[in-house]
Amino acid sequence: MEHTENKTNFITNAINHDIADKVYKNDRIHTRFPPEPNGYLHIGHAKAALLNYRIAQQYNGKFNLRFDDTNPIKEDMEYVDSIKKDLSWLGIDWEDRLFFASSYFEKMANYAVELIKKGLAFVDDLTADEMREYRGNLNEPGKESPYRNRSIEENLNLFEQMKAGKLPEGSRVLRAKIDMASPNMNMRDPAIYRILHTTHHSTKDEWFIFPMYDYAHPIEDAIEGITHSLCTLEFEDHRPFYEWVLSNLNDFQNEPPRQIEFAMLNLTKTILGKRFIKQLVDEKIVDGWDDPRLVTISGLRRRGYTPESIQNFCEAIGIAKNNSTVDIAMLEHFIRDDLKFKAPRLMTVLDPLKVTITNYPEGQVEWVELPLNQEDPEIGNYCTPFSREIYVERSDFLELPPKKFYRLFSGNEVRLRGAYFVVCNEVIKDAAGKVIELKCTYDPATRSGSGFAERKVKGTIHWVDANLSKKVEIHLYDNLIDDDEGLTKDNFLERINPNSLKIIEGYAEPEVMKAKPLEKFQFIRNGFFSADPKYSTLEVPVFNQIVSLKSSWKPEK
RNA sequence: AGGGGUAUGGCCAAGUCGGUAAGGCACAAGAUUUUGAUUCUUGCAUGCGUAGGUUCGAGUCCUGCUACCCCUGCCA
Repeated sequence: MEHTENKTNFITNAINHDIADKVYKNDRIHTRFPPEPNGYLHIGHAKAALLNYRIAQQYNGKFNLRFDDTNPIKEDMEYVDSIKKDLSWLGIDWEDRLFFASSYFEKMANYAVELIKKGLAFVDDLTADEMREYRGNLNEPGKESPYRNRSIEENLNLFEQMKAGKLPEGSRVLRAKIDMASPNMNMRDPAIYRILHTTHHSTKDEWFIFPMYDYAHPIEDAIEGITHSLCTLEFEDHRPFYEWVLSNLNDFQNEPPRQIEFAMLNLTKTILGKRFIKQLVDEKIVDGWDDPRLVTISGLRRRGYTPESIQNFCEAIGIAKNNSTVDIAMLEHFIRDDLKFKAPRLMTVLDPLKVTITNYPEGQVEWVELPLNQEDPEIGNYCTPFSREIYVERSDFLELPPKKFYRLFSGNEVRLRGAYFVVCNEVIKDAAGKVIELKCTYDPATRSGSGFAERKVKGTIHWVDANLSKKVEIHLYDNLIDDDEGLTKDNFLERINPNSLKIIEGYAEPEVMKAKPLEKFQFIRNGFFSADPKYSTLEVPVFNQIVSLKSSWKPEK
């Protein structure tokens, strides 16, 4: 994957220091992306996954994909599959290093036994509620559990029973024995194993106990030889426990992984919280995880975003510890930037107004030739039909034009892209006064490509032939939400933009009808569009608007 | 008896040993243009949360404030 010079950030700085200090043998660098298979990936995950992958590449190291599947209640195989698909699509290659935390369950249980034997873990009978009371709060120390000083033998025996499924779900928990008075809540004897009589999507009914994230994660990293374990800021407080686990296990005294935290991505005008996205999907407010309005990877893909645009975006926003919210305009910039050369440029009229060219012979059709993309002549030309009746965009005509309006109005001449100059002579209205048709005349001498230079015209507009164009369905999108200030579980549904999807019918020139699913186009002056793989039919293709074109046209003054 | 973090232009974000504020997005103006797009050119922090201090010199070092984020799941 070709890409730019590597940007520096505080993580690469830290790695450079580790290398200078010879922390890891042969300067080996090994990263991982550890998603929990409990939902679809979104662009925030892309930032994290790409960060880990890029660092491995940059340092000639290795990258693992590891599913952190330690909680069978929330997880599902469907998510494993979608995550793999999305990461591959993003250009991330884990080679043969696909792992599952669940395949380390036996080892993790043995390490728990090691901790028990060292007097560093104990089985607790306290209920969840009692544990919460005993934990104390931010200002007061907690109390030690009455079960904290059980004998090692008793702990071993009880843990064995937990493991064997002989104890009821939730009845006991294995806890690390650290310090109930620690100012860091994560060090107040955190639970490391809970009893769950739930079928796991991959180990099935083999296990009745499941390790907690804080205990499992450092072990997973260490087993795989990870050097730098990158995660988000909220785990900063968990780092002391991460280090506690590794420092107390004999197997991990050499080159233990180092946890480094960075800020997660926030984006303006959209929903990025996993649980919010899931709620939209579950309540069918959106059309599944791949609804084009969502910033899930699958949603962006269906919308028409390219992997390159997402890679470039993630590269551009950088990595830091600062809580920040990136303007969605940044994402839009990178898809425009990527598609401007890649996407053929065709004509589609989204809000048609009929135009009759009164001096053009009735029944005549001529095919005019146009470049598929004038910025890349390599991809060639195509032809489109032109005749006496065409459609233009309703917004390209104004009865009372403001100053500097270069489009159609009575008496004004414009260029029809790829065809002729036309001048508007007459405006036809219906009984209600709505403009329903324009009568224009064309000048045969002005045909595109003829070299005509007698006079110039300020505006060029797009059009389609009225008889030979085809109906297409167009899905226009607007932001899912205005801003997420004060967004909560309860109010967030009513904050969703009711007009985030608008379905209209447009007319497309014949060339557009060749579109294959997910093929991307620029519809001249209307934006970038992608053929929807779900709803397109042979009769009526459906196009998703990826992003509009920028416009500096301001009607006033 | 709280603890852990973060503050550089409208939004992101570089700023190694202290040497006189990169880049991108957005925005504005102009040029080119058969897309009011693209492209090009120009502009956009005497200033780095704030108040002091050290120094010939401070975004970088020291001290004190302030604001915001995270932590009291048998979630991750």
